[in-house]
Amino acid sequence: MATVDQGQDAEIPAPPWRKRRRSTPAKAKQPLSQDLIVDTALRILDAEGLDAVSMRRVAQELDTGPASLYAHVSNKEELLELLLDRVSGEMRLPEPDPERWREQIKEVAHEIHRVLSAHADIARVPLGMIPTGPNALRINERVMTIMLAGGVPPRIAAWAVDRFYLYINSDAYEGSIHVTKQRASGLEPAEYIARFLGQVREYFTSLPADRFPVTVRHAPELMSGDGGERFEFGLELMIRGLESYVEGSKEA
Amino acid sequence: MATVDQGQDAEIPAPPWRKRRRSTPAKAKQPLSQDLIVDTALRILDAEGLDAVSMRRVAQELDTGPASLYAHVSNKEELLELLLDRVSGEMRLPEPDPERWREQIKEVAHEIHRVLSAHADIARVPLGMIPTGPNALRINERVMTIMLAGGVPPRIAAWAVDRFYLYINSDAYEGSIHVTKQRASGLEPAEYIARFLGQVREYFTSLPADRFPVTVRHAPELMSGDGGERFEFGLELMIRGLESYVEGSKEA
DNA sequence: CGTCCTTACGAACACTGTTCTATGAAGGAA
DNA sequence: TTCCTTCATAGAACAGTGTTCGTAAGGACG
Repeated sequence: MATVDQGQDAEIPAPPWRKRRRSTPAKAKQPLSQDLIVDTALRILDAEGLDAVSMRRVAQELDTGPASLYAHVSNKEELLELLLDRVSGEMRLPEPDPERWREQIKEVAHEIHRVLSAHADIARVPLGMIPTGPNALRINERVMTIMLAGGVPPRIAAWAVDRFYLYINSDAYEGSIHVTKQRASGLEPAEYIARFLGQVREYFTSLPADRFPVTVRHAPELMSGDGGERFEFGLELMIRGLESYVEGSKEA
Repeated sequence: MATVDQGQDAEIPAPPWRKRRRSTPAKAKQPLSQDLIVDTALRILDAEGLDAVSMRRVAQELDTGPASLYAHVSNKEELLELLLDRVSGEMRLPEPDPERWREQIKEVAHEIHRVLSAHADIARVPLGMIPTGPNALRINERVMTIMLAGGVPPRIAAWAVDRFYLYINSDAYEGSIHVTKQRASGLEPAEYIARFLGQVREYFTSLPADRFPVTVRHAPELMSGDGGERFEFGLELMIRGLESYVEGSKEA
């Protein structure tokens, strides 16, 4: 069972385009419910990564065949949506404080990034769809509130929320790829990135300087900074841009 | 054969970590070369999307078995890298003009976005790896040059290039998903997005207003703007942020 | 008791990337 | 010319994938 805070997701109607299951599990004793399936999928995800989460693997873990799952989950896609929303329940959000809207947006961004990164390559899921689960809604509401409290005009805020998600998700995804490759390589994390950076550096400096003068000269800068620093930088970039839209700002 | 401008990719050493083929095709008369395979893959991509590009499908198109491809391409991943680089050859880049660095960055961003979007869901490929092909290098060099000409400090520029790519690629990917789903639905593009937006709007306004006051009230803003406008907005956000790092700017 | 409805699930379908193995043809050396 | 090596070509197979079909079982209801 999930032991984490799931937010309060009672009474939120499900998106109308999420196809209804063939029926409701009703009062099944304990065997094979939607929650149980999602729990199992989450366990596999954490232990072996998203690619290991297959219908067959989940079924096997529950001592049954893959066909059995389709009574509780209409799709693999739906299973992944549910899985993402379960994970999203771990994201803790600050109470809006108008004075600190910039910091709070960063806090939320880091929190989303942290939780996604904590669950293998789950970040691949939100990139492939628009999350509509209760927890996505909860986060959306909160971030939007923070921005409005900071004086960001409504339409700007609405679009900005969208752009921030895209950025956070894609960065988390990119990060998860490296983790996956590092795992597959069998090397230590430090050894892996050292070797990786070494190869890229060698490649950059080996380029013909007359055709790629800037790349060759600035190879050190191109390779500087780890994932965290770059994520932070992009965030800062977007927030500075957003500030310029606040009413009464320098630009308008 | 590819009829498009491939940039000049002669003499650029291949990345050392790209495993060498079992041997060089040398002077094979005409049957089954790496170029031919990539050409075929590109044709399938454009006609049916990235999911249709399988080793079997490419082989079948060439009247052979999948095993034959592995003499010219060590991997499916490598095939996709080659495919991406072939497509990237279509991207036309402006000559750097220090006065217009902001506009030029936008131009490049739109160009990358345009070309990626023109080839089905190829945008999924660069998200899953760091492009290292000759064309990626060519673009990197140019964008970096434009930024430096605009007075962006080298390390900031280096990181910014990275962040801009991530943004462009992920937005193009998100867009391609909608195109894929629209294709699969069989509906007209206009009809598809109308129906989609209608469902989301209905969902948002059906939410309990006491728990989601901001989402409910600003539903119109949350849904305003098409993909292009939102892409443009995110770009503007990042560029405004980047401006603030230019030496002699308001902030520093 | 019989009927109905829903969950459970083995088997099968049509795929996927990749490897092993055998075959055949071409090129160089003696 | 003959031999031998080298390498592109593929057929077959392996171990997977998501999903559907048809059937069996079990509880609820009339």
